[in-house]
Amino acid sequence: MRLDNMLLAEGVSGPEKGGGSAAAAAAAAAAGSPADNSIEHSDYRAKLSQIRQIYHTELEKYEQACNEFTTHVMNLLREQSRTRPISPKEIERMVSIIHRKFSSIQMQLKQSTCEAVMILRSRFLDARRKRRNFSKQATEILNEYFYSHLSNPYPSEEAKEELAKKCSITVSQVSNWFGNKRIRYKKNIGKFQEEANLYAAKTAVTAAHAVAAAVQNSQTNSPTTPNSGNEFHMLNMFVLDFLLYPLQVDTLRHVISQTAGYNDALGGNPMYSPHGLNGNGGWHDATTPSSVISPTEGPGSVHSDTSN
DNA sequence: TAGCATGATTTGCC
DNA sequence: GGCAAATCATGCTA
Repeated sequence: MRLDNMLLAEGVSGPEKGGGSAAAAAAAAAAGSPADNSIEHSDYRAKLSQIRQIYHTELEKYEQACNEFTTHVMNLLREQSRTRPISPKEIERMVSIIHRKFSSIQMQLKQSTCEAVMILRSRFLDARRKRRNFSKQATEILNEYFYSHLSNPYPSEEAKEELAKKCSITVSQVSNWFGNKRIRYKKNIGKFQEEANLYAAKTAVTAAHAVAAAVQNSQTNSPTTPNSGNEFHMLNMFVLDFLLYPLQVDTLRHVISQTAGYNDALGGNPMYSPHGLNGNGGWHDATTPSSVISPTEGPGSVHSDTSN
């Protein structure tokens, strides 16, 4: 009975309604992939309908064989009735024995069909099997956030949601990504240095553009300022400095807000230094939310998680 | 096709 | 419950 229910639920037995699309949709929903699984979805449906077809063909064969065998036995009994008396009860008993035998065979068929469906389902639901790399754009967004928050790369829930929305992925995927990134970055800082420089430069250019725009804006709005032209030139040079000597955005923000130079305590690569890591290889304090880190802690602590 | 990259899962810790 | 670390499984590329 349970097997029957399951086959019915999976759309294998019972009336055909699109080859078990409801089951496929349920499986897709359980897999946590909202809309990106049309291929897997149709694949699942195709395989399920294949199973369904085999099941029905076999079932038909068994029923046919059962009927043929019953007729055969009945004929034999009829033949025998010429030599000895055979009661209707005896015939009935024989028929029920045959039916019992065939129903146990049918049960085996149902069982193996259920197994096939379970295997198909588990394959379909196994997220690892259908891992897809994130889009280039998504990876860039995540990397930009990571490298611009390198001193404390622990996005808040809000930031995760924001990133998830921007990247068209789930919040848990964002968490996974940051978890993996932190570990892999820490394990091989050297390897990621180039990438870090790249994103630092990129962010610096963006910041520089913003500063330049702001400066230009303020200049246009205050034409009476006597030295404004000279100031504008000075600030533009400042902006140019950023472009030629890109630092990570944490440092940039620090420099912009405090108008002070960045003194890299580790004295490593002039372009970029992993100052977010502490002596134990951790990020200051991994369990401390970024919002509670003191702004006076150092250049790496100037940012806040919600700054993006 | 091997080797690396990467997203997901598991395990143990706090 | 969030995290680090290890590991798995799949995708990608030379």
